[in-house]
Amino acid sequence: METMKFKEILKKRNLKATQNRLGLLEAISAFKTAMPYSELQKTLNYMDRVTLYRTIDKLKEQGVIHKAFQENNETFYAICGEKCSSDTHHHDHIHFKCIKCKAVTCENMDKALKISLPDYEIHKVAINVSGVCGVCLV
Amino acid sequence: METMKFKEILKKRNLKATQNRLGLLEAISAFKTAMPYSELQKTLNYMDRVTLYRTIDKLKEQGVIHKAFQENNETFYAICGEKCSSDTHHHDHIHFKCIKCKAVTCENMDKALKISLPDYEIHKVAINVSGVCGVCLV
DNA sequence: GAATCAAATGCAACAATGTTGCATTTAAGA
DNA sequence: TCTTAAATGCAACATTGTTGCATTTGATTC
Repeated sequence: METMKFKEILKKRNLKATQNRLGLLEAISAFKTAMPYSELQKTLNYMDRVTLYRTIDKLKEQGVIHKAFQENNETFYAICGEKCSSDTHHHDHIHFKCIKCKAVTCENMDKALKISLPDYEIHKVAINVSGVCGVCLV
Repeated sequence: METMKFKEILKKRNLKATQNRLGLLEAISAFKTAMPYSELQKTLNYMDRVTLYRTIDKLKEQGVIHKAFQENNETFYAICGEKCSSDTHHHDHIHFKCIKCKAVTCENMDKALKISLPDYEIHKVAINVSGVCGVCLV
């Protein structure tokens, strides 16, 4: 329970600390890795479908959470500054999705890894890797 | 017009060379870069919505086209072996999307670029870069 | 070229997902 | 406790994707 921390974050962004918003933040937090929308819906089934959409939009808009990842038609959300230390979202990092446990984790991009495309002005880089994670490999 | 080429490809996969399928392949081909679903729908508005879905599914299933890229809730399709030489789709390459002209192009991954994540068994790598392409930079 | 037949198509109906307007409720400050 | 704007829930709608079924069409055989 990091309720207090979340209340502070919301206050800092001039957002009311409602049950729904705290619930959403705690759900993502408890999920450990980036949380797919469908999971959010399951976990937060006490709140209206519309409210969930609007809550996500608002928190995203205010930089409290962000779209971490997208696969097929499923969007994964994460709390800003927790999994992906930055709230500008222009960070370059690698998302790893385990095909066994489905967990999505963020790994820092190796310093050695530099993308160079001549003739292109690069703004954003998204690297999504899938495979089997350390835990599931055993 | 590469109708003949497409007819052959379809025959090789035991798929009937129907107007709809040829139309779809020619549309993607004419689009030059990976074509978003919404564009396909606009271009092929003479065919039923359902048929478009089923045509895409079928051609994808048979390895004639493939999902090249996904952004927000838009899927981009490309013809196999044209933009992305392979029909196994396990190739590692970089998708570059220009924020100005919206074109999506595939670049070969630099040999120097090797992703190494200790403790992970890597199956697939998807690298999506956005920025401004050479044409739009001028 | 006509006959045949499975595959492909179009339509209708449905399901799932996302959006908008508005009346009611609630959190935060006075 | 009171006040007020923000947040919520509900209903209605819009969009997107799916399924069943009758009809059409392309490839093959004669």
